[in-house]
Amino acid sequence: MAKNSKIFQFTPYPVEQVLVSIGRNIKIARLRRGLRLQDVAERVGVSRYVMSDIEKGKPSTAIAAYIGALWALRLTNGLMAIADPEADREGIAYEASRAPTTARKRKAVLDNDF
Amino acid sequence: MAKNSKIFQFTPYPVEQVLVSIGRNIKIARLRRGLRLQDVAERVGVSRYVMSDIEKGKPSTAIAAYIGALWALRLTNGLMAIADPEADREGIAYEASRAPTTARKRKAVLDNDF
DNA sequence: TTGTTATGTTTAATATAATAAACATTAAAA
DNA sequence: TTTTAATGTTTATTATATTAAACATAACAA
Repeated sequence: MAKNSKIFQFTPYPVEQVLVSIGRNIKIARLRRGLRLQDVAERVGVSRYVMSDIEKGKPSTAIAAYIGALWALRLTNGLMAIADPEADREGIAYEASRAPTTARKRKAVLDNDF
Repeated sequence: MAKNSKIFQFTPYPVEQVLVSIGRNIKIARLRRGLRLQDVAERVGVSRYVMSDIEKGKPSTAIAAYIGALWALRLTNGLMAIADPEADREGIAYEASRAPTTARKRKAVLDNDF
């Protein structure tokens, strides 16, 4: 993090839910394997404090620490499928014309109802 | 990030692969929807620079920014299943005795062959 | 092509993520 | 219960993530 980023001050609830879920699951996986925070931390390459943050779902922690924890616990199954373009029905639908490498401002294809 | 964390200086290749994959997919999804970096950035609550970092798979960027981007693009499907304890075959197997809330040092259930 | 806009790059400022040490608390094991 | 180790907490330090402005470059649209 750094500076006043809206995402940290007002983390969208769905985002928070995902983070807490991942953290909780990582903790379960660690304990099942009989590993200490320190043990996983060393394998990931962070301090035990960061591992603790991860298990709490801290939003401002670097993504590499999260993915590293999953990797250290051999829980990377499915990660390569995140946001898979082939499964992005909505994106494919909107692709109507073409997919340029730069986005020209159009009539906004997404709604603002979050 | 902050300070010299091993994970940032020597990001494990599998971790890097996952990050690059997620970033690439997010970019594809954004362009398909005809959105600018700025557009998604505003919805997520970060600057356009962070959105650019995400699409490059930058390891030290906060996880909330990544998940926020997926959320802004409606690509959160499957995120709640990450590290799902019920699908953790290895963890279930090692659970032999019980799952304590603190880990006592045992004979290390995981190998060190990374 | 030409005009326009998205994205890249550089520089500077600043809030804070990550580390470490020391001690407190908590929970597992004997 | 008692002992011992894992985890929590506090404080301080420091590297850097993020922001912002200004300008450069690149790519789309007409």
